[in-house]
Amino acid sequence: MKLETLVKLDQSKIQKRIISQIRDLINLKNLEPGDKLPSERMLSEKFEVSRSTIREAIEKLAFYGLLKSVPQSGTFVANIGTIAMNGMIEDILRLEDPDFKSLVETRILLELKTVRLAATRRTEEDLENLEEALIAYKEKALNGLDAVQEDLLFHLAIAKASGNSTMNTFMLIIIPEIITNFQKYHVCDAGLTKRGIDDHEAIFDAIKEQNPQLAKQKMKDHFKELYQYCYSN
Amino acid sequence: MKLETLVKLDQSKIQKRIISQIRDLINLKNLEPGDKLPSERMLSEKFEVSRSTIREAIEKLAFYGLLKSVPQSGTFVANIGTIAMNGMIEDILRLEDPDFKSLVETRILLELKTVRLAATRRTEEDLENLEEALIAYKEKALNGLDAVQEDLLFHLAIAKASGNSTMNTFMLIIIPEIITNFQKYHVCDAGLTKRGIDDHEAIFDAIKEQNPQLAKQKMKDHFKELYQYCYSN
DNA sequence: CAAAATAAATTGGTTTACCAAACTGGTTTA
DNA sequence: TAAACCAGTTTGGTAAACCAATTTATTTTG
Repeated sequence: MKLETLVKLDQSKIQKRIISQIRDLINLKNLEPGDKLPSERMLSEKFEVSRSTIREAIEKLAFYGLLKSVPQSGTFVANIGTIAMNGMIEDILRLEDPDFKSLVETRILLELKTVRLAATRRTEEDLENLEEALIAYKEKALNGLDAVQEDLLFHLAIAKASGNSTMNTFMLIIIPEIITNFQKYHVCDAGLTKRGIDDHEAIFDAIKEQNPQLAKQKMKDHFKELYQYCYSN
Repeated sequence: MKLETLVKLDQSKIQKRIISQIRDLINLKNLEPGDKLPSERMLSEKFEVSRSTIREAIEKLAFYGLLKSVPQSGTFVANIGTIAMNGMIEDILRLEDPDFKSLVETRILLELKTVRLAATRRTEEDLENLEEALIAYKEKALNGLDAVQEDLLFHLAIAKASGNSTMNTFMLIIIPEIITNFQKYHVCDAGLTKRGIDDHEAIFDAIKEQNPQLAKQKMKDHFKELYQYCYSN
């Protein structure tokens, strides 16, 4: 296990090295938005790694919108100037794994917003999905079963009903990490499910009634319960 | 160009098919958290695609925390139950490209939070970085030059100073997309730089004074200016 | 001489082959 | 008997080979 971590660190280090070298190359050659990078083959030769490794680094930078690969044509610098490019690559290289506190903080921020948006924008179809998720949650929780998954899906249904695809995506990214960390720290086992059901129903009702302020308040109460319980353990 | 788009759609469709099939496999075999998936070779044979395609699909699911690949060992189901797994894969398959409105909405939400956090938590080092970014922005803007990059870096410096790694990451994801869309819609050319300088200085001062409420208000004003100007064109 | 046609080279994408680590089962040994 | 060891297999990761589309250079033709 320790070795595996070391291996992954190595991989990560190599990729970071390649990203740094790509950055240096862009600076050295004064490449500007729209300019073409050397081909993957040349880069792999220059940096003495395989094309796969180069491609992975390029894909990462493409994910953050800094590069763009075009088939049979080349990889191009995005419409972002050199200065911003350097700054962002710096940030990407420094990106650390998110800490639990930052995850929770961000989740609360997102959910207090998505629940308001959901209350405002939810369609009838959204409402059906929400109710379905709520019922699934209730059935599990009432029988004393672990309902973490159903809880999670209810919150995701809210994000979907918010009509904001970006926040929906972010929630998808955050939630598994939250789950993992919850389990890692052995917090938040069953025990607050009874209260959880009431919370969820109140949130659902507020969304149904299209009352954003009430929905936000109920969500806030929900988190307060949740994290007070968790942190008190 | 049209062909390229078609090709990419095909790739996307194939990947979605593979992800669906992986989901079906997990359901069929009743794989639970920690269980091992069939090897990439077996999957590539079973689904009649190359290993690369399988790997890409697995990597996507790993990005969302649903799977975890361990070198020389296998790919494992994450600590998320079957129900949540199915729900999340459903969501991932339906994920659309973010629309501009959702990007802006999310950016505002994030920045109003990060600026408050930055005002509360900023270290002296953060303050130096912020000032550096501010000066770079002012120099460019005062000379009538395009200062989009410097503007962007100032906002990223705020995200960094917020001490919330998750929000920092999200800002990194959002900002290039915003830039691209701004340029695509040909909005927000120069013209509000004068006002922009004042806004940035006010935000910086509030962070320096560690006044979260003021910082948030100044950021709000900044966005109001910005998007009024943009949407009025 | 110019323009159209064609062949050669270059590109990112895809498939295949190879590698070292790690797991597996059986054997040996204290 | 059980712990240690060792060969063989399986694994994800990596490098290399191949492909189709594109671009560029050259040739042909009016």
